[in-house]
Amino acid sequence: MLAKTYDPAAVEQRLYAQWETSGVFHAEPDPARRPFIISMPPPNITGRAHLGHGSTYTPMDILTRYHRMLGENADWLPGQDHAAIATEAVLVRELAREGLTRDGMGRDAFLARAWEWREEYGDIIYEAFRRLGFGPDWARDRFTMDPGLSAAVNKVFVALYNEGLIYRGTRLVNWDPKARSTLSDAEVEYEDADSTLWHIRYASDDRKRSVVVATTRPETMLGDTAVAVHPDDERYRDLVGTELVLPLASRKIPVIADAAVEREFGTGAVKVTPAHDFLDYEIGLRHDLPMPTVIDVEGKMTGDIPAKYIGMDRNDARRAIASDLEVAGALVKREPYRNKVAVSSRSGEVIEPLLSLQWFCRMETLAKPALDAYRDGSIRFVPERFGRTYEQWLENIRDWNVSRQVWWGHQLPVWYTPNGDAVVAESEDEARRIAQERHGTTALERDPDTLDTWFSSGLWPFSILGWPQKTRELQHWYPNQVMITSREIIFLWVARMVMLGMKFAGDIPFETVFITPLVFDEHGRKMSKSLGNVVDPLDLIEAYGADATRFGIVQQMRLESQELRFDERLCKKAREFNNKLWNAVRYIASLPEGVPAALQLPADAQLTLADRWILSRLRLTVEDVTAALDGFEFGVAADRLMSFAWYEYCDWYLEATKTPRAAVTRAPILTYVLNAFVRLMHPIAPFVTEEIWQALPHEGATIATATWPQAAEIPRDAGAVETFSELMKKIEEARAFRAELKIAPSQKITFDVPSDLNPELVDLLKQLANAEAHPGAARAGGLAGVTVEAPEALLRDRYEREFVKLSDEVARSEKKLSAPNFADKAPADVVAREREKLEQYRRELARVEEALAELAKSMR
RNA sequence: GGGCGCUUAGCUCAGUGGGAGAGCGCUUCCUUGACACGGAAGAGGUCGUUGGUUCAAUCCCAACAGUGCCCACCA
Repeated sequence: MLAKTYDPAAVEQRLYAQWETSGVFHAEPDPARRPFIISMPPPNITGRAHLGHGSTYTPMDILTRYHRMLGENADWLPGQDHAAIATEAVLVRELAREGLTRDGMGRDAFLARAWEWREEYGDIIYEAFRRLGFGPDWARDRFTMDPGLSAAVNKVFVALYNEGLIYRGTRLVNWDPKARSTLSDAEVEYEDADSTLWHIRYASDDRKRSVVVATTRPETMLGDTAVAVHPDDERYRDLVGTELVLPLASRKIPVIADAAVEREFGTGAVKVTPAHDFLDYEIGLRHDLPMPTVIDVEGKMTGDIPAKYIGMDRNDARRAIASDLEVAGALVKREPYRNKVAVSSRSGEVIEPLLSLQWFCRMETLAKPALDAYRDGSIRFVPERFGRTYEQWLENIRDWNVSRQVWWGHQLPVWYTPNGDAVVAESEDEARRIAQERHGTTALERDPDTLDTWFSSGLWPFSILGWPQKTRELQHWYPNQVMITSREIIFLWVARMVMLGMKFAGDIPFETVFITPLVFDEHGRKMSKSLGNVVDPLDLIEAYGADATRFGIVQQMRLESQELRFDERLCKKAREFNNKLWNAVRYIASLPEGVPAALQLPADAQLTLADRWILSRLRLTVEDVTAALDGFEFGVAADRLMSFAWYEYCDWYLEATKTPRAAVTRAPILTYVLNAFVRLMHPIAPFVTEEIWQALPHEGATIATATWPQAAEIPRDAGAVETFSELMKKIEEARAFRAELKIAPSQKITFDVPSDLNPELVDLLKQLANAEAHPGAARAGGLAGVTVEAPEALLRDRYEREFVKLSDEVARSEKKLSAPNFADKAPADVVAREREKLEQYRRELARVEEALAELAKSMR
């Protein structure tokens, strides 16, 4: 006896365990079969599942399952990212609670602790993935700091260095004073901030001339080495080349001319602090200015500045210096100002531009092939417009700062001799050999820095396949067919995978990049902890089951939309949908003839009108869902699935089988259609479809390896579809009569039907509209002559309203047809269709008139 | 400052150059041989505004107004 309500909690864990132990998620490279490979974007080991994973990872699971059912050699390759700065930040916080510090512990102890942490908490997100029903090839799980992947990192670093593409140099970098590390440009975010624009007067020695500069960061003024104006600015032309005294520091700085200065901004004069501002840095380089550092790695004031400021936090220094300037009479005014502040995407700390000796990767030569691959169509983006984003970024690419001052990560394969000569090698032994050979020493000290976490993830699609070894996996599964990710990491990750993949694995890493929408809450706000609007997928699973959670999320995905406002009501509806499907099985089981033993369509001659209709509709659904999945239209697929199963299969077909005449074919057809349907739905809702599939006759052990339904194998009958549609309209009309005329459901109404009406149609009218047929009132063929009998006064009202409506339609149509130029300029088929419609309205109008006339006669 | 989206029923969203759709919510009716996580019938939109193209615009184009995202060195 099947339970009345489908209970996801009762089946999901059991089915997942079955899949995992039977190995359906696992594949081996097979040159004879068409591969379908997706590399999972590695979630951070600090990660917790959130709805973003729902929208990005569910499509990967759907596509992998779909292509597996298509018979392809499908595999989804999982793995995790060590997430250097993010993980280290979590650890440092945890250690702080124990009164420990990173530096106090020392590198080895800290790293040991980090590995412990990874062992203990690193897989939490995988547990959520299992609950969601995701089926990656767990046996192939990888971690960016696995020995193999780390070896790949070293190999790439050394190769790039030997080619001169990696170099060490002092540059102005994005510094995170909290994480005490550099960040790449892509890891910097800009936040709106309410700041103050301070206007400060810099005067000449004799105080005869002065310039007012505007700044949001007065604390950096101690590092000023010039005042810059635009070369064409008449106001300041005669000042260029003179010197001004830097307030509070009593140091002289030149006035210079540089085209980078905006004349319209502020006073048109800008203080130049080359060591703490990117624009100023470039001006400084052009004019060969000194670049004194006045803020240190902790964000504290430092350097050759008045002693009172040394050691002061940069934020405190801002207030102190502003007030000192005021006392000195140099502060002209302060005004509220709204600007954007650079913030670390890792720690949230305000970025401090800092001059620093770091390692960089030259990007231009790497970017060229990556651009070509996009331009010649080797790599395509879905939706297309994201390709232009990718293109523009690569066209304006800048060198990549790859070194980080955190410990958790891949330590640079760089050693220094006592003289400070750098030795870059894949191993310490190799480094010693080179050092001996080139510098006559083996006393080496390793660079303490680690690599940007995106350096290792940039190698992901080939490092997880065993590169640099020429493994079978690498040969058959590279490039991948699809990469699915969100648009915020097109630069950080996608572009780098393409550049590094083309350089080192010899080919593009994937053919198609599918960009999923960002998830917002139901009011369009970004989900964030501080807003308290974060939705935990596990809570949704708890409430609705994994299938409904997936279905609800995916149903809202539309290709061209870049935003997904999550609406929990869809998950609820999806749960009810699953229950509805479940009850379809119960219906079949409840039939006297029971569930058929095999999947077998009845002979064609036996098929009823309703059978032909539902099979034709199934065929169309197979075509639509297949096309939708091929086109990444997951929302469209979900909509089609739900409307077919609920409205066509359950509400119409299933109800139509409740006549004695249908008894011959109903069980086989119901079963056949439902079996095909759950296969169509399985990629999106794996659990409930498996449960239903197993409850019906089937071949094989699991629906996960069942074949995808083929439209061509399903019978189609256009005539039956047309007749049945007409019947549906008649039935709806009859029901509307009933509701409108307040006829009790138990009370039968009467249809006048042509005496030659197909008896099956008579049955269906009876069953679906609770109506008696009254044959003999022979009118024109088909269903057109079916009319409903009801109390006359009410009928007359109804017909009169119908008359008005139809008259309007006729008038509208006539007007359109007689509009100037319509008949001449509109396409012939459009005109013909309009004429047909008009004829139809006229016929219906005539019928209503006739009915009204008869009513009048009988009421007289 | 550039670039890219979005604006359709109370809510969340589909959709199409030729008579406005779904789900939820709401109203009324119904426990009819699976399902009340159900069935039936309804009410509810001048498709953001203004122009333009067209025989015809919710759909194409332009401007404007909201709104969101990405990029960028406006101190």
